[in-house]
Amino acid sequence: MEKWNQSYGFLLGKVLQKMEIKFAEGLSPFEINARQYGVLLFIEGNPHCSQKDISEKLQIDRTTMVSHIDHLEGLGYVERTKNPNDRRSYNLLITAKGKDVLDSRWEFLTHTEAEVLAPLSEPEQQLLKEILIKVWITL
Amino acid sequence: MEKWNQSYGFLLGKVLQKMEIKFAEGLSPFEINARQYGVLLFIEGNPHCSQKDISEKLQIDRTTMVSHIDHLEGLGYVERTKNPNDRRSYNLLITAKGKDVLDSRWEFLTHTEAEVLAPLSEPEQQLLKEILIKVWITL
DNA sequence: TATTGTTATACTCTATAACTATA
DNA sequence: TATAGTTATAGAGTATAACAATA
Repeated sequence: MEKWNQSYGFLLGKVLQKMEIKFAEGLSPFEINARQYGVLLFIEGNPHCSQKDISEKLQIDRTTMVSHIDHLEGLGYVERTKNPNDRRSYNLLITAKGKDVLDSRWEFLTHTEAEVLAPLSEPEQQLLKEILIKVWITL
Repeated sequence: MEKWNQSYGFLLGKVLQKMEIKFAEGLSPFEINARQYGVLLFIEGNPHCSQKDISEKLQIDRTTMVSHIDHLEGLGYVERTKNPNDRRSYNLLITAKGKDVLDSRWEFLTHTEAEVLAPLSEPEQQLLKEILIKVWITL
């Protein structure tokens, strides 16, 4: 093992790169990328949220959020309605069609992650997730 | 804990994002990014390598490698000399100046990684590295 | 005045295809 | 005919600044 492949940054990047290539393959029939899938997942879990909410929680720039939501709305996966209590913002809701995409791809995505993490034992995979969550929470 | 922040892909991405922002800050005075630092590190550990060698091992496209090496050569961090045994390829070598940059930033980078991984105990950090290496090796 | 969302724009990073020079 | 490197170009993805509507 050499110095150049010992850094956490390098290792995280390569594992992620591998996952994202596979993610992209499975998501392309639905015309969304991994980030947009994440946004859809967030909206499902947080109905009536605003673009700002997603932007903050997922740490995605708000101008980038506009194009993500434009895209998801254009595909009929998400619905924008004005928030009556604050007409500057939207109430975002996932549509039935969007929910279908979410559900049909969930198994694929977890399977893809499992595939990339296959060199690890079950306890190791669980440990990795716990460790990553611990870091993410305090980010 | 909700569904949207439970995926390995999401978690890996966020941890990496945090690291890369800090990396970029520390490397910008030397006019290189994290990937170029990685290339420099590889050349130090593999003197007389070719652009193809780096391209394969670091899984970076060969056309992208051209601009990385152009950049590093322009800054005087790397030297291109023709390989006498195969004049299609180069012998790449790190310069004294390049070595200085590598050494002066090494502490910073490991410190940055430690900072992001601070929520983890020492054994957990070590475990994370072992787990990531295990996945990377079989990639 | 501050905030949500939008637009126009530019920048970074990377990939594709066609080229050259060597093998 | 294949390979290492190069160039021109185009495509993602993202960020900055200025703006409209609303608070």
